[in-house]
Amino acid sequence: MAGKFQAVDLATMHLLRKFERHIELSANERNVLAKAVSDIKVYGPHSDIIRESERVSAIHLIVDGFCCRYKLLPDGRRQIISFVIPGELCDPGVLMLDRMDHTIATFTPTIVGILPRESILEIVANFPRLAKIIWRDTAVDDAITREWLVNVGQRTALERLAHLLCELHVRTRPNDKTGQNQFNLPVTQAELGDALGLSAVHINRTFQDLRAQGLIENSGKTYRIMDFDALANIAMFNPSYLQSSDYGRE
Amino acid sequence: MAGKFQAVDLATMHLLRKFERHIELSANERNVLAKAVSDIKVYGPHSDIIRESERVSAIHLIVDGFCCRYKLLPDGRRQIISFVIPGELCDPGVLMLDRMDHTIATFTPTIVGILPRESILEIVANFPRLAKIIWRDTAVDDAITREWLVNVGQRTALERLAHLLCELHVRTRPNDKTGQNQFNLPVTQAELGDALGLSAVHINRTFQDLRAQGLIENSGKTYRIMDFDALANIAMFNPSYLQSSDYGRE
DNA sequence: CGACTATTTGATAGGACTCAACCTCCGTGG
DNA sequence: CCACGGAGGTTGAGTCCTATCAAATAGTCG
Repeated sequence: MAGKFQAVDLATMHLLRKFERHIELSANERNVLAKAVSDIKVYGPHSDIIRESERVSAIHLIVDGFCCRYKLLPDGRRQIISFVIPGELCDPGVLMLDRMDHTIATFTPTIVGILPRESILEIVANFPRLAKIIWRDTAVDDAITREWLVNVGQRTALERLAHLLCELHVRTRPNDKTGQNQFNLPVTQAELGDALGLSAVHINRTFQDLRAQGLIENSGKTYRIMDFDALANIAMFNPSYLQSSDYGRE
Repeated sequence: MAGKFQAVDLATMHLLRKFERHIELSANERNVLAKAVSDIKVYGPHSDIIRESERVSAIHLIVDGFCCRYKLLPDGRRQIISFVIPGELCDPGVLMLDRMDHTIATFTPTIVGILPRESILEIVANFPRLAKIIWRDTAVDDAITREWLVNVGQRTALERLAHLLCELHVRTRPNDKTGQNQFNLPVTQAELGDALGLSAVHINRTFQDLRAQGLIENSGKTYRIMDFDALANIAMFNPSYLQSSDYGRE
């Protein structure tokens, strides 16, 4: 199972990197973090990682793949709460709750690192500096949720889609090796509709609008931002909620 | 300033009670919490307590009054993120952020307890049990935000308003001395529109619909739920996200 | 290539918005 | 104590944005 060990290491690397963006880790801290990833799991496309109402026994770190969090209504309507990209913890916010209030699911085949809840709680209890960073992580997550609420509650379809693209651009840019302002969004238009509170058909027409204005281009699921400033202007996009080191000080 | 000292005590009492809902406090813990409320402030109606982009220098505990958190778009559109009722911390989630990503404001004249950020951070660093409860508090807050996102993104106007009323009913019920399933919502219809992503006019018509169905009654800002089950049914209201001891185990 | 899924297009319908007026309630001040 | 003014609630009419339905086209994978 050499492959598995490698993936655990990869998860650990992501994890350490996440913390090292904020502080210099002590040997002790590195040690305890390195032991936090108990396992990895591999999921197929469009599968649930953990479901609403399930007990929270572990936190998940996305090593590779594209995921989301969503809630369902009894009649099948679905609201996607956030997209989760590699290197991110997908559910730090439920660490302190006993049961999931939403579901985490994959879009693409996904590798996740499993961080048992007890391990994390132990770290939180004994390593205040690490606790603070995890907590901060959840705070950023929640700021994003708030911005999504504004998005869905106040913005028009065009503004909403523009805003989402701006957000994804900023969040994925650190990984963008091409320097072409492009990123992968392996999600159908219907799924984007679930994220933005719009129908699939309307997502389609809104994309056409954005393309016609020369703001974006896409081939398949790869989207390229042609004019970020104009897009951000339409979206009234203010990146400060992302607390991204690209924009804010730090 | 006897009045002020009393209010500080009142704030402290709310604070202690909040923690005692979860654990038995040690003398030491009680002590440190009792010192956390450094001051109280009184705000008039419709005034901002702390604004978006301001430094987070303190956390606010609502002692008396009715408040909300909101975000503005540059063109004036507003999305209310949550309502805050007495006994609640209004911004635990930003504790770990340097700057506010939203504004906290009053509807009614309001008394708030000021908890300096450094005091809280010190408590968080040195009293893991207390840290956990604060953290859990933020987690519940965020679960509510997620449900609001579902509300605005997926539900119709009627469902949205019904859902909000269900939520407020459950959250205020512990304070409802009348046993009449009623609560105060000192907010205009336009403001409800800002919370639900609807126009004031449409809120008005939706209220008429709910009243015509015999689901609610109101005189002024006092709303009374006449048929909670039917209301919850329309709203597809599942209270588990509130983690309320009235519903969940605990 | 064939079956399925996703995107696109067209036509129609409907929920919610806007605008504008009117009514009601209340606090203020003459 | 009543007149006034302003804010909030209510109503009506017309419009627009977005949803729905249905069908055609394009893409993808075995």
